[in-house]
Amino acid sequence: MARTQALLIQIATGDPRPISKQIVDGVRMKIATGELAVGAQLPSVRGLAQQLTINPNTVAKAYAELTGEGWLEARQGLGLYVATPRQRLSNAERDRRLDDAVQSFVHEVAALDYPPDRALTRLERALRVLAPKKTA
Amino acid sequence: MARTQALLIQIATGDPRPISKQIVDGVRMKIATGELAVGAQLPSVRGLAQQLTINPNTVAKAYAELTGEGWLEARQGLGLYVATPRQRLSNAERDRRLDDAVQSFVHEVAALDYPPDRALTRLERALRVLAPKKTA
DNA sequence: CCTTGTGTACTATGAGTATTAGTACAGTAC
DNA sequence: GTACTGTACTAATACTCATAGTACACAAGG
Repeated sequence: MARTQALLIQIATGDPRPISKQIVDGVRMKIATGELAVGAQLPSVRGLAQQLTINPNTVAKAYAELTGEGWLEARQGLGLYVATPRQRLSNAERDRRLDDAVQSFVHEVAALDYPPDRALTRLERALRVLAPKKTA
Repeated sequence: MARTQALLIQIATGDPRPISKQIVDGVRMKIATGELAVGAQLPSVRGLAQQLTINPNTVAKAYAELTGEGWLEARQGLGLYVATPRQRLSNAERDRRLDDAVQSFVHEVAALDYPPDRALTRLERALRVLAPKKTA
């Protein structure tokens, strides 16, 4: 009966990412993997802030970003819900941003002098969590 | 006879990365791909700064990082040279940092709602530039 | 109507980082 | 000496991130 489905994100103080980005990434991953179903309600801004002992503004900022990207939908006075999927970006923009991510990853592999084939294998394994859409 | 081999890096003002990191990434990639051979001399701190119209301190910071990571070697009063390869990090640390990079990439693929198999293909292609060590 | 809980929108402040600017010093080569 | 190298400081500016506090509009339940 828990409206907001028990709990959600974990924030790591050692994580170099900003807190708001950790929330954005965390929620987005839970949606992408199906852990958060379409229509599910999210913890309230103030509730999640209290739970993580961070500032409500930080949560609001993360939620605003997710809403802007189309992952969440706000119902005024009620709360935030996982939105129905839709095309969010142009194909050109998606390709450009993926290319940035690819470059960034290659840079890191080069920096670590890591064997490229092993890096690819590990990445392939990690990407599998994004697949289960087709199992439904 | 150009001691510092014509030229090097390009800085993009639109790039979200700090300038110093752009230099670090750029030089490291040129070493990893073999474009900069072991023993090659790099542009001087002041020279590269003038060429890129940035502050010498920024170049020095980037060079210091590359030296600390073992990519470059400084000879006082002479200049900076590409160092002979050596093991720089512990395997545990390398694995940990690669895992961070993998996670970051997966997050971005999820954020873009990009087909994972296509993302993997593009990455595989981009990683090939790191291979040519074995062709020598 | 009133109270509570929701998202949202501001301003202000402190901490940290990136960059620029300027100066200075030690080593090398001619 | 002069002119290059790398390196090491301090100071000031600009920007981001997070916190703090306040306020407003909407929804639900008395």
